Amino acid sequence: MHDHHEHNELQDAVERLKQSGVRITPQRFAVLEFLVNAKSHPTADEIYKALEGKFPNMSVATVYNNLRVFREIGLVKELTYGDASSRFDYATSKHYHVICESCGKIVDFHYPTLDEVESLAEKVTGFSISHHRMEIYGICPDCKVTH
Amino acid sequence: MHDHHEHNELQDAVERLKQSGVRITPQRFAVLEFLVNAKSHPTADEIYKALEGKFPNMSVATVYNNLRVFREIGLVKELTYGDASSRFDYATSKHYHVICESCGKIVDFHYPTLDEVESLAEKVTGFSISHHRMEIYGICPDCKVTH
DNA sequence: TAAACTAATTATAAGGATTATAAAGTAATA
DNA sequence: TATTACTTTATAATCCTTATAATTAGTTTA
Repeated sequence: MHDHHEHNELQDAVERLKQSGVRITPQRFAVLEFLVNAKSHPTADEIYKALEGKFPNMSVATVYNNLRVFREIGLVKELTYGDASSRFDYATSKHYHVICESCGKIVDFHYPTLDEVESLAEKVTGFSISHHRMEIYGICPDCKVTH
Repeated sequence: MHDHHEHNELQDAVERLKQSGVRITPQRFAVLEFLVNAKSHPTADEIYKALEGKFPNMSVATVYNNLRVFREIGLVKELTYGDASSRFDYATSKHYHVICESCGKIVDFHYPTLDEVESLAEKVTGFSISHHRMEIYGICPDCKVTH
Protein backbone atom coordinates (compact mmCIF):
# COMPACT_ATOMS: atom_id res chain seq x y z
CA MET A 1 0.00 0.00 0.00
CA HIS A 2 1.10 3.51 -0.70
CA ASP A 3 0.72 6.31 1.77
CA HIS A 4 -1.20 9.49 1.12
CA HIS A 5 1.88 11.45 0.14
CA GLU A 6 2.89 9.03 -2.61
CA HIS A 7 -0.65 8.81 -3.85
CA ASN A 8 -0.71 12.54 -4.40
CA GLU A 9 2.66 12.52 -6.11
CA LEU A 10 1.42 9.94 -8.54
CA GLN A 11 -1.75 11.92 -9.22
CA ASP A 12 0.24 15.11 -9.67
CA ALA A 13 2.60 13.39 -12.07
CA VAL A 14 -0.29 12.06 -14.14
CA GLU A 15 -1.75 15.57 -14.23
CA ARG A 16 1.52 17.02 -15.48
CA LEU A 17 1.67 14.40 -18.18
CA LYS A 18 -1.88 15.10 -19.30
CA GLN A 19 -1.25 18.82 -19.39
CA SER A 20 1.72 18.15 -21.64
CA GLY A 21 -0.53 16.25 -24.03
CA VAL A 22 0.93 12.87 -23.17
CA ARG A 23 -1.42 9.90 -23.19
CA ILE A 24 -1.64 7.79 -20.09
CA THR A 25 -1.29 4.23 -21.33
CA PRO A 26 -1.23 1.28 -18.96
CA GLN A 27 2.47 0.65 -19.58
CA ARG A 28 3.32 4.31 -19.14
CA PHE A 29 1.37 4.51 -15.93
CA ALA A 30 3.04 1.40 -14.58
CA VAL A 31 6.53 2.77 -15.24
CA LEU A 32 5.61 6.05 -13.61
CA GLU A 33 4.01 4.36 -10.63
CA PHE A 34 7.06 2.18 -10.12
CA LEU A 35 9.35 5.20 -10.16
CA VAL A 36 7.24 7.24 -7.77
CA ASN A 37 7.09 4.41 -5.27
CA ALA A 38 10.68 3.32 -5.73
CA LYS A 39 12.84 3.95 -2.74
CA SER A 40 15.90 3.16 -4.82
CA HIS A 41 17.05 4.62 -8.13
CA PRO A 42 16.27 1.88 -10.61
CA THR A 43 17.83 1.23 -14.00
CA ALA A 44 15.69 0.85 -17.11
CA ASP A 45 16.27 -2.88 -17.00
CA GLU A 46 15.22 -3.13 -13.37
CA ILE A 47 11.97 -1.38 -14.20
CA TYR A 48 11.50 -3.65 -17.19
CA LYS A 49 12.01 -6.77 -15.09
CA ALA A 50 9.80 -5.49 -12.28
CA LEU A 51 6.89 -5.01 -14.67
CA GLU A 52 7.38 -8.26 -16.58
CA GLY A 53 4.71 -9.98 -14.53
CA LYS A 54 2.09 -7.34 -15.20
CA PHE A 55 3.03 -6.78 -18.85
CA PRO A 56 4.57 -9.95 -20.28
CA ASN A 57 4.72 -8.49 -23.78
CA MET A 58 6.13 -5.11 -22.89
CA SER A 59 9.20 -4.15 -24.85
CA VAL A 60 12.30 -2.75 -23.18
CA ALA A 61 12.06 0.07 -25.73
CA THR A 62 8.78 1.08 -24.13
CA VAL A 63 10.53 1.57 -20.82
CA TYR A 64 13.20 3.70 -22.43
CA ASN A 65 10.64 5.67 -24.44
CA ASN A 66 8.63 6.50 -21.38
CA LEU A 67 11.65 7.36 -19.30
CA ARG A 68 12.64 9.79 -22.03
CA VAL A 69 9.16 11.33 -22.01
CA PHE A 70 9.28 11.72 -18.24
CA ARG A 71 12.74 13.21 -18.40
CA GLU A 72 11.80 15.72 -21.09
CA ILE A 73 8.90 16.91 -19.01
CA GLY A 74 11.13 17.11 -15.97
CA LEU A 75 9.33 14.48 -13.94
CA VAL A 76 12.36 12.26 -13.77
CA LYS A 77 16.09 12.81 -13.59
CA GLU A 78 18.54 10.55 -15.34
CA LEU A 79 21.67 9.76 -13.36
CA THR A 80 24.57 8.72 -15.55
CA TYR A 81 27.70 7.12 -14.24
CA GLY A 82 29.94 6.18 -17.12
CA ASP A 83 29.61 2.83 -18.78
CA ALA A 84 27.16 1.37 -16.29
CA SER A 85 23.43 1.75 -16.85
CA SER A 86 21.72 5.03 -16.19
CA ARG A 87 19.57 5.25 -13.10
CA PHE A 88 16.31 7.12 -12.91
CA ASP A 89 15.18 9.25 -10.04
CA TYR A 90 11.69 10.59 -9.64
CA ALA A 91 12.38 14.27 -9.17
CA THR A 92 10.61 15.31 -6.01
CA SER A 93 12.71 17.90 -4.28
CA LYS A 94 16.19 18.99 -5.22
CA HIS A 95 18.80 16.85 -3.61
CA TYR A 96 22.19 15.33 -4.26
CA HIS A 97 23.32 11.71 -4.21
CA VAL A 98 25.87 9.91 -2.11
CA ILE A 99 27.10 6.75 -3.84
CA CYS A 100 28.83 3.76 -2.29
CA GLU A 101 31.93 2.85 -4.29
CA SER A 102 31.77 -0.71 -3.03
CA CYS A 103 28.15 -1.82 -3.49
CA GLY A 104 26.73 0.98 -5.64
CA LYS A 105 24.06 1.99 -3.15
CA ILE A 106 22.68 5.49 -3.73
CA VAL A 107 21.45 7.61 -0.84
CA ASP A 108 19.71 10.96 -1.13
CA PHE A 109 21.44 13.88 0.47
CA HIS A 110 19.78 17.22 1.05
CA TYR A 111 21.96 20.28 0.91
CA PRO A 112 21.26 23.88 0.04
CA THR A 113 21.57 24.18 -3.72
CA LEU A 114 24.87 25.70 -4.73
CA ASP A 115 23.60 28.86 -6.39
CA GLU A 116 26.84 30.59 -5.62
CA VAL A 117 28.81 28.14 -7.71
CA GLU A 118 26.51 28.66 -10.64
CA SER A 119 26.64 32.43 -10.54
CA LEU A 120 30.42 32.46 -10.26
CA ALA A 121 30.75 30.04 -13.15
CA GLU A 122 28.50 32.30 -15.17
CA LYS A 123 30.72 35.28 -14.46
CA VAL A 124 34.01 33.52 -15.13
CA THR A 125 33.09 31.54 -18.22
CA GLY A 126 30.42 33.66 -19.88
CA PHE A 127 28.12 30.66 -20.09
CA SER A 128 24.40 30.95 -19.39
CA ILE A 129 24.23 28.36 -16.64
CA SER A 130 21.11 26.25 -16.42
CA HIS A 131 21.95 23.71 -13.74
CA HIS A 132 24.64 21.60 -12.16
CA ARG A 133 25.08 18.07 -10.93
CA MET A 134 27.08 16.83 -8.02
CA GLU A 135 27.67 13.40 -6.60
CA ILE A 136 29.54 12.40 -3.50
CA TYR A 137 31.41 9.09 -3.36
CA GLY A 138 32.46 6.97 -0.42
CA ILE A 139 31.95 3.71 1.41
CA CYS A 140 28.60 3.07 3.04
CA PRO A 141 28.26 1.86 6.65
CA ASP A 142 27.33 -1.69 5.60
CA CYS A 143 30.40 -2.08 3.41
CA LYS A 144 32.65 -0.62 6.09
CA VAL A 145 31.60 -3.42 8.44
CA THR A 146 31.80 -6.16 5.86
CA HIS A 147 35.31 -5.45 4.71
CA MET B 1 56.40 23.59 -29.36
CA HIS B 2 55.52 23.15 -25.74
CA ASP B 3 56.33 25.65 -23.12
CA HIS B 4 58.49 24.95 -20.13
CA HIS B 5 55.60 24.18 -17.85
CA GLU B 6 54.17 21.49 -20.09
CA HIS B 7 57.56 19.98 -20.65
CA ASN B 8 58.01 19.49 -16.94
CA GLU B 9 54.55 18.05 -16.57
CA LEU B 10 55.31 15.46 -19.21
CA GLN B 11 58.61 14.58 -17.56
CA ASP B 12 56.94 14.34 -14.17
CA ALA B 13 54.23 12.11 -15.57
CA VAL B 14 56.79 9.78 -17.14
CA GLU B 15 58.61 9.63 -13.82
CA ARG B 16 55.44 8.68 -12.00
CA LEU B 17 54.79 5.94 -14.52
CA LYS B 18 58.31 4.56 -14.18
CA GLN B 19 58.07 4.58 -10.41
CA SER B 20 54.88 2.55 -10.70
CA GLY B 21 56.71 -0.03 -12.78
CA VAL B 22 54.99 0.89 -16.01
CA ARG B 23 57.00 0.63 -19.22
CA ILE B 24 57.26 3.68 -21.40
CA THR B 25 56.41 2.43 -24.86
CA PRO B 26 56.22 4.77 -27.87
CA GLN B 27 52.45 4.42 -28.08
CA ARG B 28 52.01 4.97 -24.37
CA PHE B 29 54.22 8.01 -24.44
CA ALA B 30 52.31 9.44 -27.38
CA VAL B 31 48.96 9.08 -25.64
CA LEU B 32 50.34 10.68 -22.50
CA GLU B 33 51.97 13.52 -24.45
CA PHE B 34 48.75 14.20 -26.30
CA LEU B 35 46.80 14.41 -23.06
CA VAL B 36 49.28 16.66 -21.31
CA ASN B 37 49.32 19.10 -24.20
CA ALA B 38 45.61 18.88 -24.92
CA LYS B 39 43.73 22.04 -24.17
CA SER B 40 40.47 20.16 -24.58
CA HIS B 41 39.22 17.00 -22.91
CA PRO B 42 39.53 14.40 -25.64
CA THR B 43 37.66 11.14 -26.02
CA ALA B 44 39.51 7.88 -26.55
CA ASP B 45 38.55 7.98 -30.19
CA GLU B 46 39.83 11.50 -30.66
CA ILE B 47 43.18 10.46 -29.23
CA TYR B 48 43.19 7.41 -31.46
CA LYS B 49 42.52 9.48 -34.57
CA ALA B 50 45.04 12.13 -33.60
CA LEU B 51 47.80 9.53 -33.37
CA GLU B 52 46.83 7.61 -36.49
CA GLY B 53 49.44 9.42 -38.53
CA LYS B 54 52.28 8.59 -36.17
CA PHE B 55 51.12 5.04 -35.45
CA PRO B 56 49.15 3.68 -38.38
CA ASN B 57 48.88 0.24 -36.84
CA MET B 58 47.91 1.29 -33.34
CA SER B 59 44.81 -0.41 -32.00
CA VAL B 60 42.03 1.50 -30.31
CA ALA B 61 42.39 -1.00 -27.48
CA THR B 62 45.86 0.37 -26.86
CA VAL B 63 44.43 3.80 -26.29
CA TYR B 64 41.89 2.44 -23.84
CA ASN B 65 44.49 0.28 -22.11
CA ASN B 66 46.80 3.20 -21.57
CA LEU B 67 44.06 5.50 -20.43
CA ARG B 68 43.13 2.89 -17.85
CA VAL B 69 46.74 2.69 -16.67
CA PHE B 70 46.94 6.46 -16.38
CA ARG B 71 43.67 6.60 -14.52
CA GLU B 72 44.66 3.87 -12.07
CA ILE B 73 47.83 5.74 -11.24
CA GLY B 74 45.88 8.96 -10.87
CA LEU B 75 47.53 10.80 -13.73
CA VAL B 76 44.28 11.17 -15.62
CA LYS B 77 40.66 11.65 -14.69
CA GLU B 78 37.86 10.05 -16.63
CA LEU B 79 34.81 12.24 -17.15
CA THR B 80 31.67 10.26 -17.84
CA TYR B 81 28.49 11.75 -19.16
CA GLY B 82 25.99 9.02 -19.76
CA ASP B 83 25.85 7.22 -23.05
CA ALA B 84 28.26 9.53 -24.83
CA SER B 85 31.96 8.71 -24.84
CA SER B 86 34.06 9.32 -21.78
CA ARG B 87 36.42 12.23 -21.87
CA PHE B 88 39.87 12.23 -20.35
CA ASP B 89 41.43 15.04 -18.43
CA TYR B 90 45.08 15.22 -17.48
CA ALA B 91 44.79 15.82 -13.75
CA THR B 92 46.83 18.87 -12.98
CA SER B 93 45.09 20.86 -10.31
CA LYS B 94 41.68 20.26 -8.86
CA HIS B 95 38.99 21.99 -10.80
CA TYR B 96 35.45 21.57 -12.00
CA HIS B 97 33.99 21.55 -15.49
CA VAL B 98 31.45 23.76 -17.18
CA ILE B 99 29.80 22.00 -20.11
CA CYS B 100 27.92 23.54 -23.02
CA GLU B 101 24.60 21.79 -23.55
CA SER B 102 24.53 22.86 -27.17
CA CYS B 103 27.98 22.03 -28.57
CA GLY B 104 29.51 19.91 -25.80
CA LYS B 105 32.43 22.24 -25.15
CA ILE B 106 34.08 21.72 -21.76
CA VAL B 107 35.72 24.57 -19.89
CA ASP B 108 37.75 24.27 -16.71
CA PHE B 109 36.40 26.13 -13.71
CA HIS B 110 38.41 26.69 -10.57
CA TYR B 111 36.48 26.88 -7.34
CA PRO B 112 37.44 26.12 -3.77
CA THR B 113 36.85 22.43 -3.27
CA LEU B 114 33.63 21.76 -1.41
CA ASP B 115 35.03 20.15 1.72
CA GLU B 116 32.02 21.32 3.67
CA VAL B 117 29.66 19.31 1.52
CA GLU B 118 31.73 16.19 2.01
CA SER B 119 31.94 16.49 5.75
CA LEU B 120 28.21 17.11 6.09
CA ALA B 121 27.44 14.15 3.85
CA GLU B 122 29.68 12.03 6.05
CA LYS B 123 27.79 13.10 9.15
CA VAL B 124 24.32 12.65 7.70
CA THR B 125 24.79 9.38 5.83
CA GLY B 126 27.48 7.59 7.82
CA PHE B 127 29.49 7.03 4.65
CA SER B 128 33.27 7.41 4.60
CA ILE B 129 33.47 10.00 1.85
CA SER B 130 36.41 9.84 -0.52
CA HIS B 131 35.59 12.45 -3.12
CA HIS B 132 32.88 14.18 -5.11
CA ARG B 133 32.23 15.26 -8.64
CA MET B 134 30.39 18.29 -9.87
CA GLU B 135 29.63 19.61 -13.31
CA ILE B 136 27.91 22.81 -14.29
CA TYR B 137 25.78 22.96 -17.43
CA GLY B 138 24.76 25.85 -19.62
CA ILE B 139 25.11 27.49 -23.02
CA CYS B 140 28.52 28.80 -24.05
CA PRO B 141 29.02 32.31 -25.47
CA ASP B 142 29.52 30.99 -29.03
CA CYS B 143 26.28 29.08 -29.02
CA LYS B 144 24.37 31.99 -27.52
CA VAL B 145 25.35 34.12 -30.51
CA THR B 146 24.67 31.45 -33.11
CA HIS B 147 21.15 30.66 -32.02
C1' DT C 1 75.14 -10.84 -25.54
C1' DA C 2 71.78 -14.68 -25.44
C1' DA C 3 68.02 -16.71 -23.27
C1' DA C 4 64.06 -16.36 -20.55
C1' DC C 5 60.52 -13.83 -18.78
C1' DT C 6 57.05 -10.40 -18.53
C1' DA C 7 54.43 -6.71 -20.29
C1' DA C 8 52.33 -4.34 -24.13
C1' DT C 9 50.33 -4.15 -28.59
C1' DT C 10 47.54 -5.72 -32.21
C1' DA C 11 43.48 -7.53 -34.51
C1' DT C 12 39.37 -9.20 -33.82
C1' DA C 13 35.34 -10.63 -31.53
C1' DA C 14 32.09 -10.04 -28.02
C1' DG C 15 29.42 -7.53 -24.65
C1' DG C 16 26.02 -4.37 -22.92
C1' DA C 17 23.18 -0.26 -23.02
C1' DT C 18 20.55 2.45 -25.79
C1' DT C 19 18.31 3.95 -30.03
C1' DA C 20 16.22 3.40 -34.70
C1' DT C 21 12.96 1.23 -37.59
C1' DA C 22 8.78 -0.58 -39.30
C1' DA C 23 4.55 -2.78 -38.45
C1' DA C 24 0.60 -3.23 -35.62
C1' DG C 25 -2.33 -1.51 -32.18
C1' DT C 26 -4.83 2.08 -29.62
C1' DA C 27 -6.72 6.36 -28.38
C1' DA C 28 -8.52 10.98 -29.84
C1' DT C 29 -10.88 13.89 -33.06
C1' DA C 30 -13.69 15.38 -36.81
C1' DT D 1 -17.18 5.93 -38.79
C1' DA D 2 -12.95 7.65 -40.91
C1' DT D 3 -8.93 9.91 -40.12
C1' DT D 4 -5.14 11.17 -37.66
C1' DA D 5 -1.58 11.02 -34.40
C1' DC D 6 0.47 8.64 -30.78
C1' DT D 7 2.18 4.36 -28.60
C1' DT D 8 3.74 -0.17 -28.28
C1' DT D 9 6.05 -4.11 -29.92
C1' DA D 10 9.70 -6.81 -32.00
C1' DT D 11 13.79 -6.64 -33.97
C1' DA D 12 17.90 -4.87 -35.80
C1' DA D 13 21.47 -1.68 -35.57
C1' DT D 14 24.70 1.40 -33.30
C1' DC D 15 28.10 2.91 -30.38
C1' DC D 16 31.47 2.58 -26.72
C1' DT D 17 34.24 -0.38 -24.27
C1' DT D 18 36.35 -4.70 -22.85
C1' DA D 19 37.95 -9.60 -23.55
C1' DT D 20 40.70 -12.80 -26.01
C1' DA D 21 44.55 -14.85 -28.21
C1' DA D 22 48.54 -14.32 -30.86
C1' DT D 23 52.47 -11.55 -31.77
C1' DT D 24 55.86 -8.25 -30.65
C1' DA D 25 58.88 -5.75 -27.75
C1' DG D 26 61.03 -4.47 -23.64
C1' DT D 27 63.50 -6.12 -19.29
C1' DT D 28 66.14 -9.11 -16.51
C1' DT D 29 69.15 -12.79 -15.58
C1' DA D 30 72.73 -15.87 -16.56
